[in-house]
Amino acid sequence: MSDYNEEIVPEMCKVTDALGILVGKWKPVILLHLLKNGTQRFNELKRSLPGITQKMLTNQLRELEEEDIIERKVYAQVPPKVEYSITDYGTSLEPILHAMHVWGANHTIHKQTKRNNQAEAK
Amino acid sequence: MSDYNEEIVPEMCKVTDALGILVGKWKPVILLHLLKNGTQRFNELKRSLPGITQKMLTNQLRELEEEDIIERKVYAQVPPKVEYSITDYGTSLEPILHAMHVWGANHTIHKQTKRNNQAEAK
DNA sequence: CCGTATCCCCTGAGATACTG
DNA sequence: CAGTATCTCAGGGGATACGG
Repeated sequence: MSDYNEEIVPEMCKVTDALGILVGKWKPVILLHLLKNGTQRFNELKRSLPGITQKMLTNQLRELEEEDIIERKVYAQVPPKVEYSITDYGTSLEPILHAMHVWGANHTIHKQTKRNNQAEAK
Repeated sequence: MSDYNEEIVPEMCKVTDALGILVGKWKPVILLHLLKNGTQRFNELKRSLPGITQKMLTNQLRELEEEDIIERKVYAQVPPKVEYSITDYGTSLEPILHAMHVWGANHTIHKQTKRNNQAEAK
């Protein structure tokens, strides 16, 4: 691995920074959904994410917007219409999300076989 | 992006799973340090991570061990000697950590220039 | 040297109700 | 439709002290 010089403390660690942006119960799921389906309205998202509350959805969207990962577009009309989409900048996260998806899927299998081995060991 | 089928809820999302393993205040920093410097003793780690408490260090190490990311080797001797190292399996995380490091470093710059632009806008 | 055991605090997140 | 406003609770993480 190249040079991770003196990032020996969380406050200096760029990995921790990147992580911070993805962390949040619904953030990965929201990002994957927007990447896959493109622009979505607020209620469209809400319906696609069973179990999320309005508060949480607003909250997670705001935090992602704050980091310029997603864009919020408000149409001045009644009834209100608000659209959310991934920014160009936000798409730079896609390779990372993809890698984590693959790794996570594999890890699920890893843990499963581990449990099986432990079970047959007795 | 390929197929992220019905992972429309956090409990099914593999990205969330992968994230869960990296999340923890000192985990990224510990992993980077072990990847860079190889096997380390407990106190060696503690000294390298200014500000971490014994409790936290033990805690984070245990959680990583639980996922087979790191290995804990206890030598039966007094005074005690315990060594920690990344497992082969654990090194599969390195590309992800590297990608996050690069992305995070760039994001720091992104936010900085953003602030500068906002400042000169007035 | 390498840890546990406590106590305490703060924030992320759920439930619920209200509004332009 | 697309949000705020409260209230509440669990658990991640700090400080500190003790133990094999």
